[in-house]
Amino acid sequence: MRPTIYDVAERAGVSIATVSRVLNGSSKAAPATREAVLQAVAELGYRPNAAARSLAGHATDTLALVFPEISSPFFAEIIRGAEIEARQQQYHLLIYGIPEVGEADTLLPVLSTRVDGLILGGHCDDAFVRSLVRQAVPFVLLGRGVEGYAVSSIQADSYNGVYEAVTHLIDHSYRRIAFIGGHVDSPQSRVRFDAYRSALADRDWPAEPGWVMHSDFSEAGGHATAARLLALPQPPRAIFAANDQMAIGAIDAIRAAGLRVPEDIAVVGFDDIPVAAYVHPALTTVRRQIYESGVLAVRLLLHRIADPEIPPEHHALPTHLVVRRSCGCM
Amino acid sequence: MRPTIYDVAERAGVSIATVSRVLNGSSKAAPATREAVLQAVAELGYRPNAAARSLAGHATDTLALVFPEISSPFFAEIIRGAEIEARQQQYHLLIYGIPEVGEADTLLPVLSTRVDGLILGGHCDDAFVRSLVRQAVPFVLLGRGVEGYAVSSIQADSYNGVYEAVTHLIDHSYRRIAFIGGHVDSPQSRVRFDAYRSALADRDWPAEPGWVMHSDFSEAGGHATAARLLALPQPPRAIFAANDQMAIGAIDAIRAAGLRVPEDIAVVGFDDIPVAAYVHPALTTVRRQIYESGVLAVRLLLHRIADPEIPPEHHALPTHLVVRRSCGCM
DNA sequence: TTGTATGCGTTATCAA
DNA sequence: TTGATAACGCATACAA
Repeated sequence: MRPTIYDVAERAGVSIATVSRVLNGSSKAAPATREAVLQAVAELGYRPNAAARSLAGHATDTLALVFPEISSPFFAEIIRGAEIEARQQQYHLLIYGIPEVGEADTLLPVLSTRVDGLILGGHCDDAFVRSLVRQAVPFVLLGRGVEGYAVSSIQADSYNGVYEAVTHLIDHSYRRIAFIGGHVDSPQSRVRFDAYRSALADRDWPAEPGWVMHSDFSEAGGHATAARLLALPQPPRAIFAANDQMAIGAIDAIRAAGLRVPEDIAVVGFDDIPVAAYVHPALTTVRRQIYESGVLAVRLLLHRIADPEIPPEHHALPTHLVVRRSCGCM
Repeated sequence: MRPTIYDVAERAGVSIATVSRVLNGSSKAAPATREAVLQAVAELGYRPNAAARSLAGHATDTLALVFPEISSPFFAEIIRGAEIEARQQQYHLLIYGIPEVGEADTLLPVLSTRVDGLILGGHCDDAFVRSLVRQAVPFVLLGRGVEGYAVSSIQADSYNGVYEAVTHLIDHSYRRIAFIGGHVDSPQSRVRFDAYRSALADRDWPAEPGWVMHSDFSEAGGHATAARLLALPQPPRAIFAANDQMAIGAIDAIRAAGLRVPEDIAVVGFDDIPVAAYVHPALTTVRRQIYESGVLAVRLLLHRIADPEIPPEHHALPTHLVVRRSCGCM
C-alpha cells in the first residue's frame, strides 16, 4: 500500500494539515517542523494521490491536446513542444485524436472532468467552439481562429508566408503558378489561397481558376492533385502546395510523369517539417514555428486557467521563406 | 456548478447508491428505477467526476505512453495506434517524452498515481525496468525487451527483416555493404547488427569493421555518418541504415558528394515510415507494423491490468522488405 | 504556527 | 432491489 498523508504526519509527529501545508507551501511552517515533514516524505517515498488532490483542490493539473491527425509530422512536432512545456510547468498532458469533426462533441463531456483546460488543433466546427465558450471550459485554438468569440488563438502568419513564397516565384519569372490547398473549408487554407491570389494580382501575374486545386494535406493527396495539374492543357510551371507533405507528393508525381524539379516545374511547400531539408530536391518552403506553437499554446492556456478573465490573445507567429533547391532559384 | 450524483439521485427520487449502481451496472436495478435514473442523468447532463471515481474505485482509466522522442515519424505513428485503441476501450492516454534516460526515474513517482499502467518505448536502462517490476506497476515494453523479467514486450522481428534486406543486396551482387546503426547501446540496434553480420557471413560475403558505424536515428545523423563512410579509402557500394530517417539522410549525403543513388551507392532503410514511398529515389526499406504495435501495446497492457497474474507475452511482429528504387533492384 | 473537522464526489459494504 | 453510511486521500476554513 502506498503511504498516505496520514503516514507522513504520524512519522513526522505532526497533523496532516501541517503536512499538506509544507508540501503545498500555502502558509508558513516552522523550519523545524518543515524539515521533519520533508524527511518523513523522503523516508516513506510519499507521493500525493492525484485523484484525492484534485477532488479536494478542484484542479487536475492536466491539459488535453485535441487534434485531428496525431501522427502527421506537423502535429507530432506540436505535441513535442506542448509536452515539454507542460512538463516543465508541472502539468500532465492527455492526448486525443478526432478524425471526425463531430467526435469532438462526444469527447468533451468525458474529458471535461479530467482536465483544467484544452488545446484544440485543426478543424472542428464553430458550433463546438461555441459550446466550449458557453460551458466556460478554458481552451485555446491552435492553427485556427474563430470569429466573434473571446478565445485565444495561435496561428502561423500564413498570409505573409504564402505571399512571400509566391512573390519569390514571380520574381524569378515563373508564370503559370498553381496552388494546391488543403481541405476547402479550412479557414487556414482559405487564408493561404487569398495570399496566393493577392500576390499574383499585385504583380498583374497570370491567374487561372484551373491552376487552383484542393486536396487533403497528405503526400498521396499532393501526388494525385499534382497529376491532375500536369494533365491540364496548360500545365503550371510552378506549384505552391499548402503544406510540405503535399509538396513532397507533388514532386513525386512530377517525376513520375518524367519531368524534373525544378527544371521543368518548381515546387514550394509550407511548414518546413524536419524531412523537408533532406528530400530531393531539397524543399523550398515557408518555415513556421511549429514547436514554438506547441509551447505557446500551453503557456496561453495556463494563463487563461490562472485567470479566466484575461482578454484573449491572438498570436500570429512569423513565417519566412526558406529557399532550397526545389524552386530552382539557387 | 456541475451536477453531482446527489442531484441525479434527487431528481430521480432514489438514493445515490442506486444511481451509482445503474451507471456502473454492478448489480441489478428495477427497470423502472433504472429508467428514472437514466432520464435524470440525461436531463441534467450529468457526468461522473473522474477524480472522485478513481479515488473511491482505485482505477484511473488512464494509460501513459512514455517515449524518448515523441515527434519522430515512428513514434508519432505508434501514438496514433495507441490513442485509437485506448479511446475505443474507454481509456485515456497521457503522454510523456523522456529525452534523457535518467528522467524516467523522476517521472515515475509523479506518474504512478495517475495511471493504471504504462507503455514504455525506446531506450531506458534496465534498472528502471526492474524498479517498475518491483513496484508492481503494470507496464509493457514497446520496441525493446528485457532479459530475466516477466514483462510483456512488443518488438518488430528486426532480425529477419534486416537479414532479408542485406541478403537482398547480396543477391544483387552488391559487395561492400555498410551498416549504419542507431545508438550503440540500444538492444534493437544490436539485433539489427547481428542480422547484418550473419547475413554476410552466411554467404561468405566481404565484411569489414570499417563499414559499420553507429549514429542516432536522425536524418542529420544518417547524413553525417554516410559522409564518413564515403570518405573511406574503400567506400561501400551499398548502405543499410537501421531506420528510414538515417537512410534519407544518407541519400542526401551521397548526392551531396556528387554520387547517385542507387547507381553508385544503394541504400536500404528500416521502418517504412509514411514518407519513405515519396522521397527520391523511393526508399527500399523493411516494413514493420508500427501502427499495429501501438494498438497491440494497449491491448496487452489492458490484459495485464485486468489480470496482473497472466504470464507475459512477447510479440515479434513480422517484417518484410519493400523493394523500391533506392536499392537499384527494380 | 499548528491541529481539528469538514467537504470534495464517488464506490462499496452492509442492512433493511 | 434499495438505502444509509463509511471509506478513498487530500485541502482548507476555523480554532486554538
